[in-house]
Amino acid sequence: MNQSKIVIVWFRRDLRLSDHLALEAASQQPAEILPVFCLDPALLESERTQSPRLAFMLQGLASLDHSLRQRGSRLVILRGKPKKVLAELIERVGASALFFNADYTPYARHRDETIVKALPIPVHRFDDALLHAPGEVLKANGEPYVVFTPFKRQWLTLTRRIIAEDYLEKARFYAVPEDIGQPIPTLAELNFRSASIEFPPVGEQAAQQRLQDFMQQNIYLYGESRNRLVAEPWRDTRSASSYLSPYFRFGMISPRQVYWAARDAYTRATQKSAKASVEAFVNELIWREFYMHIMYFYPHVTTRSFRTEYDDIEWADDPNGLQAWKDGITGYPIIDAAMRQLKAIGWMPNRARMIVASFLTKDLLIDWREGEKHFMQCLIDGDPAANNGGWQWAAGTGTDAQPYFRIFNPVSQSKKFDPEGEYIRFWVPELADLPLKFIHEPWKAPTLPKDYPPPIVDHQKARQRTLEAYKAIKS
DNA sequence: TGAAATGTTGGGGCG
DNA sequence: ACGCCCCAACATTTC
Repeated sequence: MNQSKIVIVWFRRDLRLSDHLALEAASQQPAEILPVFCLDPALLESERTQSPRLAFMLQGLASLDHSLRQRGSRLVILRGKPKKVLAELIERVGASALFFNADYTPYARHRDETIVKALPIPVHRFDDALLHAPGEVLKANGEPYVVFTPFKRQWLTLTRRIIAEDYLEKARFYAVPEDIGQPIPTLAELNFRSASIEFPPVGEQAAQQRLQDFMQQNIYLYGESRNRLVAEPWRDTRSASSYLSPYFRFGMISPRQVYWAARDAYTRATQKSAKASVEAFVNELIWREFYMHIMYFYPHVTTRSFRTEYDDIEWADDPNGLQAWKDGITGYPIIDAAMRQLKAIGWMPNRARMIVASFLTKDLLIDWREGEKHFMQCLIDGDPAANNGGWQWAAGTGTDAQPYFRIFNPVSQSKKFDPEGEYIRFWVPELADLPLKFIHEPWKAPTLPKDYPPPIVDHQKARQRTLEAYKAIKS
């Protein structure tokens, strides 16, 4: 048993030190802080966890560990079921309390409830992942919102500030003995193939840098530029997207900090369009919170449609179509460019996500859950709630969803959001030399470029088929 | 954060 | 000069 009192801070989706509620609370204790991360075999074995996001996370752990070492401690890695390995650690070091930030997904809630009950020491849980936690944004009758706009209106009436930075100076971190925990494993040690993915810089510092860069200038263009299809998001100085989502996913940056940085940017803005751009960005932050609330209050969305009547849709059984979509060989350049970008860098601009989701569900009439799963496997920012919300929106089965008859035309979307064909040429090199006139619909060219397939579906026919399939539900 | 089908309007060509 | 038609441009409805 150790003489000095020890409290454990359990890091999960909050791989940072700044503006971290659990860490701040732990630092008020007359005790030393032992930072821990658990590699839960259940998550490693999930078919939704694949190497790209896992690799991003492992680098994030290394980065957090590095910061902790500068403070005389280190990140203890435990492998096994959290309940078991945490109990062992508590016993081993004689810890007096456990601190962590809440995770609102159904799996995490169940896991955390069990742990709180089982552990012999006090557990302190904090609402850190959102500005306003589930339950804090409710209708007058006490029910959760299921429509975005009124949710947003209510959300904006609430305030949640950044916490003062000085807790980090007061915090005393435990100098962890060498024989506690394990080293951060490699992908191979976790039985994953290495991800041949080109990452943005990982970690809290990188996230701060990204935020600063974005708030400097590009946020003021966001209103127009966010729809632009950007081929290389972290190299592109025109930076149509904030490209903060991977950092959000692992809490390498706090949502409060991003929100208040945007508010400052709003204050500095003079032009109307600049202010509107900031508002558009803040909207995206609120969508993130909205979907987490939805999954919290309506956990059935993880397996079924939010509007359960849509569970009866007769989806097509089309493994070849699904594979062509995943591989980016559908014959629709905009679809193929986006899907190849996803595979290559684990990320897509939001507009591209909407276009390919509409194509899978409405043109191929394939179950949105197939797309949801594939996105979770590929995206470095893959978040269960946001991803599910986005897919159900696209499929028209969700809360606040677009009507079922709203079907994107992949060619007109392509012309509208990639007018010069820049994005297509970058990700579909077979088409690089095709004149602009044919870049969005190469089947109209005198000869189809070598190695590029004809379209796997006729959009007009597919559209009719989908309208009928959805109409069958309504009657 | 749709797209297609259908309706309406108005300018211009033409007998 | 007039009426008629065509059709682009825009508006509205429908899916």
